[in-house]
Amino acid sequence: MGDKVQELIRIQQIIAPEITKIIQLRYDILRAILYNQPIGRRNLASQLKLGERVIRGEISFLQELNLLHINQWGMTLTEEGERITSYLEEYIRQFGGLSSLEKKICRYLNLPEVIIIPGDSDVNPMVKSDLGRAGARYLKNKLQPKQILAVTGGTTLAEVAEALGNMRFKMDVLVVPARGGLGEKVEIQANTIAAQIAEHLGGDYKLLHVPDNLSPAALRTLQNEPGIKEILDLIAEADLVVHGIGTIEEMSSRRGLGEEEVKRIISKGAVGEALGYYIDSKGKIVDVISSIGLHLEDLKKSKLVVAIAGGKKKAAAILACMYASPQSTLITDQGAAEEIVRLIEEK
Amino acid sequence: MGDKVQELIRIQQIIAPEITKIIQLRYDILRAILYNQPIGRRNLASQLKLGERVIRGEISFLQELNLLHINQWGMTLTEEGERITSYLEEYIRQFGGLSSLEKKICRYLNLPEVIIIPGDSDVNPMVKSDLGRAGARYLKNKLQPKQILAVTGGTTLAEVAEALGNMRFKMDVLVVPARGGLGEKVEIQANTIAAQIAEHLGGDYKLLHVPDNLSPAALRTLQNEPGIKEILDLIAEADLVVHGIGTIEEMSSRRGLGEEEVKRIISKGAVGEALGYYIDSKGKIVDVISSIGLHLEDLKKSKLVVAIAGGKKKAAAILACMYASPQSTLITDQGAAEEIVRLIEEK
DNA sequence: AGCGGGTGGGACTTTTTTGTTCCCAAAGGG
DNA sequence: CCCTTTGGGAACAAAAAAGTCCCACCCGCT
Repeated sequence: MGDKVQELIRIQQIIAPEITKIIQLRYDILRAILYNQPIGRRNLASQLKLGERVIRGEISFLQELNLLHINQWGMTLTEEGERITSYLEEYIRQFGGLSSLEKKICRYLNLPEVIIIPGDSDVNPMVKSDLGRAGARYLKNKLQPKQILAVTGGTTLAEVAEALGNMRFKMDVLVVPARGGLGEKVEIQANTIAAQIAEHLGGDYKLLHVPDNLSPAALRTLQNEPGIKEILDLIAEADLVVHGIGTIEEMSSRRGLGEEEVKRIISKGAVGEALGYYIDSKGKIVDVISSIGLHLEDLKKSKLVVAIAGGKKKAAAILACMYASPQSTLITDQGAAEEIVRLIEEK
Repeated sequence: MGDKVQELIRIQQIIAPEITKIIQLRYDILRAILYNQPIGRRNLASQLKLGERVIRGEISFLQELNLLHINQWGMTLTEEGERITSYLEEYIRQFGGLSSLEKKICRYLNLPEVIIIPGDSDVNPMVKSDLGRAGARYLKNKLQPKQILAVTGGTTLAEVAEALGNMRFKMDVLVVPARGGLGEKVEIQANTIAAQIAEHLGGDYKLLHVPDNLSPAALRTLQNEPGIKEILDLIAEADLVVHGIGTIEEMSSRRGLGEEEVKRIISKGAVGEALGYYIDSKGKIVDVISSIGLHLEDLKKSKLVVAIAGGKKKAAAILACMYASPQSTLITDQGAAEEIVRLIEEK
């Protein structure tokens, strides 16, 4: 399908997101009938895990459209119904189909939940805002009062913070940075984003001001400072962790890493970074940024870990991080998702 | 926009007609804000003739999308909002925009209601089915128990009858043919269609079996036959009249008109036919088929007259008939509608 | 300075929609 | 002849949407 169609669907999804669900639902019903015809209402409902009444409503609608035929043995697709179904199959792939992509990635990587938004952040910067919006929506659904939310820095997380600002959504949570400041620009530092999110949510926040790349000895000293330790404990207890994912190229330019340092990390096989860990394409941790904050052991305690990142270029990094952290929810975009699937299936 | 987009929208409208309304609504709101910003919630509601709460719901949705901005003076579109609005303007023209076409034709022809469905029956025969479905839906909304429904023949009306069959819609009405049999093929004769509709609705029907092209004297005799007269009285009392519209070319081929007869009618300036009346491009009746049934005077008594016809080729005929009968509801398709507007504006 | 008209936001009730869960008669299969 | 399935229908519960207020605020006008 053409570019215009892509654009059309993008706009449509922005302006009326509910249509995705409607069309996906009707397509699922049509397909289920196609594969099981003739099939009865109750049977269909239990197969699709939908209420009997929902089915009934949709059925009578589809029947009016002359897409299916009912007799005493059950429901059958009409010729027109079959035509529409096969057309929808292609159509669904464009947007509703993202949900089949989602399932695919869930299966491949054994993740609990994957959310894909259409487009590619690398190509269209607006998609990055959409990604932020998706993240914000996710938080809106999952956050409970009095919970602790840990966030990292990065441009994507900054989008999440901004999107939360546009929502009329308040929740009394405590927001903390997942790790100490990582020497980035202020507006995309974890501290800044944590404070911003807390303000938008009407919640509280605690910051962690720690210089980057300290000596191990200095870090140990800092970790035992009462003021710092208190915050580190809060971070370790976080109920939700939302983090971005970085490629190695990004790291070298954004952070104060020397060229030889980058080369060293690359030579170890690192392709991605998340929460201060460098990870190779197999999902093995090959290096750690010398900073303090959330640890890998803490992650396992946390109820929910959410990774947000998009763009085809980040696919390898995302894949690596998801291998390393299979309990995470992943929010990404179509560009990255398709590339991830390609990478997996290529092997 | 391309062909693919057209097709996409067509399918979408079939499978999920509600999206039209949703998108149209949101577009209307965005546009109203654009032209009146800054504007308040209540003001907006009264202008768009919508409930205050509806507006509030949509507003908070659009706000989350970052399409508009709220402050103490009212609501303003953001840059992104303006971009989306201008995109939607083009998009709406493709399907929701039909409703602006509808309004335009209402205004030009002073009709109470116009319904336009996308596509062109001449190009895509499926559109004719859609037209029938639209007619059926209209009847479903308007019919009341015990009413009398008069219908004519024709392929379009046949589609209406079929579409009614696919709906699970029952209504105890009496269906009658608007005029005596007009010598067409059985399956598109008024009598056949009346019976079919009545059966689908679970109602009653009366038929009118009268040969075509009788001498005036014979007609007068027939009209006073008790059995015939009874039915004619029912027809005259009809609450709803649904009729098709024919072009002269159709008439000559479909009906048993001789070639010189057709020439005679054309020489009088006739461009369309409805309910047995030949009408010229100004809307003047130039000839009448010698048959019995509904009369022009009866039309004025009837509460609702619905004309159903589509296809670019029929535009001139539709226009003529609408000039002649400005109290009618018109159900047509995009192809005809656009041509009608062109014809009007050309003059 | 006070007033009237506008703003958004919040809270409440009513209405409508949606979902759950039955029962029913009919028909095919064993 | 029973058992299972079918669609159709209806009663009822839950949830979402809509209608309607009121409130605090801010402006410009008198």
